Amino acid sequence: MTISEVSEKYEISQDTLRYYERIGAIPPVHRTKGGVRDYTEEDTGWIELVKCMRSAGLSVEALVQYVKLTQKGDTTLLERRELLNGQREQLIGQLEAIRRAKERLDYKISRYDEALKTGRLSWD
Amino acid sequence: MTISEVSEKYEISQDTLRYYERIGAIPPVHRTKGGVRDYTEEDTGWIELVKCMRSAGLSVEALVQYVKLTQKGDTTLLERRELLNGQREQLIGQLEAIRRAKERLDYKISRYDEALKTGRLSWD
DNA sequence: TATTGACTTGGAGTAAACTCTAGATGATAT
DNA sequence: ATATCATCTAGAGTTTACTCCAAGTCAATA
Repeated sequence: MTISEVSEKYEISQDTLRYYERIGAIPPVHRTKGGVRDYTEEDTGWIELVKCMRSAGLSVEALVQYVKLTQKGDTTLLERRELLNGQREQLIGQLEAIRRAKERLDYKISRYDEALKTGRLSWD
Repeated sequence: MTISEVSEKYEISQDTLRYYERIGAIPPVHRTKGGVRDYTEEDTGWIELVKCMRSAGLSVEALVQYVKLTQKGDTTLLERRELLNGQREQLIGQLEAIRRAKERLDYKISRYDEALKTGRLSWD
């Protein structure tokens, strides 16, 4: 798969795909003899993982660390799990923060609805 | 309330508090004759709102827009509700993204647990 | 074979959200 | 009154995560 195909499929710019590889957020991508990227299924698997994690707000730095550990081999299993666990905790915190904010927005919106419906602003 | 007290109470640096005010993410804070900030309850209410929304990932730009509208008066009620609604939608999307990522982390972690327990790496 | 067009790298540029610095001014304790 | 400490402003610097650019290389096509 060429970089333009991967870019299209995952809706990630070619620049960003190269960037992720350059900094090590994904392992080195397979190349043709000519040096052109030719993404394997494993490569795109990593892309998809990064996309998923980034969309949730994991730092690219955390992904770089994770990739580094996987490259290092089977001696890093525990360390990898700890890393993932840490990120998981963060996500749980983030879920809570978002729930709280949404709760508050819901309330505020309901008050605006009220005010817009009645024409009166019974405000805080 | 002085800026150092507010900073302590809400765990937001003094620099950030001034920054929020400077760019308009909160309305102008009450001052003493000397020009020193003396936060009222209303002021800290805004601080708390910003803290809540920022922790959920709302952009400061969105908060600036909201404050601008509230300053403009009662003619902006509808616009304000639309703004809040848009941010609410974003949060809902973010919740979903995080749930997906957490799901995936949960699975990965369970596999690491397995591998660490059995000593074998039954990998993908 | 010549010419497009896609792809390459290294490095510079950008946007968002702070964070820090310097020099001035305000408040407070001796 | 003076020294010390907090706070002030304007503006520069930092970090993160891209995004863009230039100049060169590879690949398919006329």
